Amino acid sequence: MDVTGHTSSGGHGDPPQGPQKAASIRDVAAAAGVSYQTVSRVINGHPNVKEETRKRVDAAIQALGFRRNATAFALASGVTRSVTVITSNTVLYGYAATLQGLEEASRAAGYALGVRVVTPEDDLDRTIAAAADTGGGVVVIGFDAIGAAALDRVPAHVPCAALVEAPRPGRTPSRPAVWADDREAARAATEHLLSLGHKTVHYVAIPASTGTRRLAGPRAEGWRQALEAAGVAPPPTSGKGWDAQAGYEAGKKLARNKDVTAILCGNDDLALGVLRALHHAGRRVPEDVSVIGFDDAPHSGFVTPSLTTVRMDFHGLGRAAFGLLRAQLDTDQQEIAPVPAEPTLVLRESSGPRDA
Amino acid sequence: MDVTGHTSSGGHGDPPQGPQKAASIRDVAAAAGVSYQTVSRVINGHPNVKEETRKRVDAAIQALGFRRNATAFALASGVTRSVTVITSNTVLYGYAATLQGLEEASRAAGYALGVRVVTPEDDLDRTIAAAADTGGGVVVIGFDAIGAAALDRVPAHVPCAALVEAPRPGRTPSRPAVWADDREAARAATEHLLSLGHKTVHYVAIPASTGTRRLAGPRAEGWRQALEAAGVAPPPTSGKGWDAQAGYEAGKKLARNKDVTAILCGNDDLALGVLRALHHAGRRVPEDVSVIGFDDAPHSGFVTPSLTTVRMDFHGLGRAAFGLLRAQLDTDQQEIAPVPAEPTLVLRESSGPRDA
DNA sequence: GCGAGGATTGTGAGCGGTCACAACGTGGGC
DNA sequence: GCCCACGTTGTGACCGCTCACAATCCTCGC
Repeated sequence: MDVTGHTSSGGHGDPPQGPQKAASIRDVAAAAGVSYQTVSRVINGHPNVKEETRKRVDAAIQALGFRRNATAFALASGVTRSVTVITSNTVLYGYAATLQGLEEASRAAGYALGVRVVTPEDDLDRTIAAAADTGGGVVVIGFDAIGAAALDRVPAHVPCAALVEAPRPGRTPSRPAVWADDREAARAATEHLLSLGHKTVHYVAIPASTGTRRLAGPRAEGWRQALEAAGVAPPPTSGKGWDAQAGYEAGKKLARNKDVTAILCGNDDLALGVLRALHHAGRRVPEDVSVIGFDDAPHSGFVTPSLTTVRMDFHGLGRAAFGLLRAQLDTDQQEIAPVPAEPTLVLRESSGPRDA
Repeated sequence: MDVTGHTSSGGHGDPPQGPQKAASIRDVAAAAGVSYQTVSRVINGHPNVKEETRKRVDAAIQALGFRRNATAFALASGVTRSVTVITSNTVLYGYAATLQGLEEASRAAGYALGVRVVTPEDDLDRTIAAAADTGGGVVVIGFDAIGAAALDRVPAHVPCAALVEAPRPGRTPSRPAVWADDREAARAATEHLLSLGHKTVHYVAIPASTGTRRLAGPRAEGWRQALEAAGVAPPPTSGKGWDAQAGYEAGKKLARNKDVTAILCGNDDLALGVLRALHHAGRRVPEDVSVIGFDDAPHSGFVTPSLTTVRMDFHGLGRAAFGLLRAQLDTDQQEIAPVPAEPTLVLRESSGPRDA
């Protein structure tokens, strides 16, 4: 197959007329026979402008195709209507969906949205500074360790809101933040499995945002609590990654253990990997083993067996985070940030009673 | 399950010291006992500054925590080092992966990345204007009709590069653009199925970027060409959407037709839906029907049956598109844009010989 | 020992807007 | 008929930085 990527520089040489420098308010003012300040008043909808003058200016604006220079506006007014999202990932479903919510909310509010990915190799402070240099606000997606670390380093004077895995234990978040009750959701999912007759539930973990605390995040915590409440000693967790491959590795080991009849996974990708490993090992789902995922990725209802999972309102979380940021930027316009929907357990084929 | 979303306004009242207006070059100049112009020279690495002076200025910069105001720099210099991506979607795998490539490339080059989603409801011109107002360049993801329409409306004076489904038939692209040879890839995939003994291949389409031309994009075209080359009359196509649900609908109908033994899908999500429909209809894959997807989404190798698909280098496409834009913005720095990898057919379990 | 020329530094102007204030009319109230 | 308030418009300064140019300092060669 000889199928190569292509590029085309396209177009012809420069068209005869030059780059045509954009018109400024002074150009408009000259064309309309008024002062630049009057033009400024018109484009800002200032009330005290004579109707006839306004019309003349508007006509000149149309004629010259004037658009207010956003950079100059920002410099002179100090207002920047922009948000930069700092995140370690943009493709994983949870992140992508959150980003989408943020984008929608910011677009609706007339804010420009920037995205800046942080990697472990990057200098966190440089990255944050670059984001803050735009002059607008910053939203940090702190679902993982990198994001959480970034959040901690945002200078106090930078307007900032965060999405976190869970509020830091013990202390109130240093920044306005939104989160979903992952712990409770994990507990509910685990209880559901126990109620189906499973003696225990194994957990395949996503990397936690806090390296320290029990080496686990709220999802693991909820799982553990549900087991303990049922008088079951939590078995060791597995999983080291976010993707299906990591789930597959973990699943391979779990598949060998005949005591494993129920597996909760930190996200749907992991669950898919686990499903695959169980399949390879000849263990049927849900007859032999039940599997529950987390997040409800768009395709999770279409794989076979379809995946029982916890639906998360990442979208709403993103919108809420934007609202929190906007409240800082736009102190007067106190719009209430929408409250995200609660996580819900979506029952599908991958879970069922023990010994069905 | 009472699991609600939470927000926290966090933090305490304003700390005693005021917002601490950021230091300007004049502040630094005063602290270092030089003129503001000298500070400007230092931060821009101008050669003709005495070593001792430079040190003094650097020290003042450190002491005051000075960071050059990006807005003022942009206004005064006219240089903006920023890209805004215009796209109709950020979550679907192809888009998300492209976006990721764009982000990486722009970050590596020190450009800020903005994202702006266009919807059918939006006024295209307003959206484009908003993107162009940032002063930087624009990259349009023209994989679909909305994106393609947006591309057509980008004013000539705005630096712009595009990702397209395929170059517009007949005319050279009006803008520098990158694309993959989807047509050839679809042809190869179709030929593969025919070589496995299938009498014909059915196609479940993604929405095309051009409403007009034969109502199909390059993927459909390649499929059709392969069939025609083999002397087979292309059966009617189906599919109206991008997601698994659309694939499921299309698959339900195809499943009823016993002549259907091979199905090519416009993307992996559709393929997943088709797989699901076949499963519900009791038709085995690949024994009864072969299915091939497109894009190679991360999870496609982990579903059961794992999906034969065409791997696309969206990542490389994104990087290449950025390179094309940068060449316009940074006329001197003529770095060669990386060439994306060619699409490759990835053979997995969902395809096999007829009557296996 | 002095002038040329390069290195180093400072000054003025301007990017394209905004803000604060002054300068015009006008009309109404006395 | 006069004064003041108000509606309307214009002027100056400034946001924080860059550019172009002028001014100063040094060093070298003759």
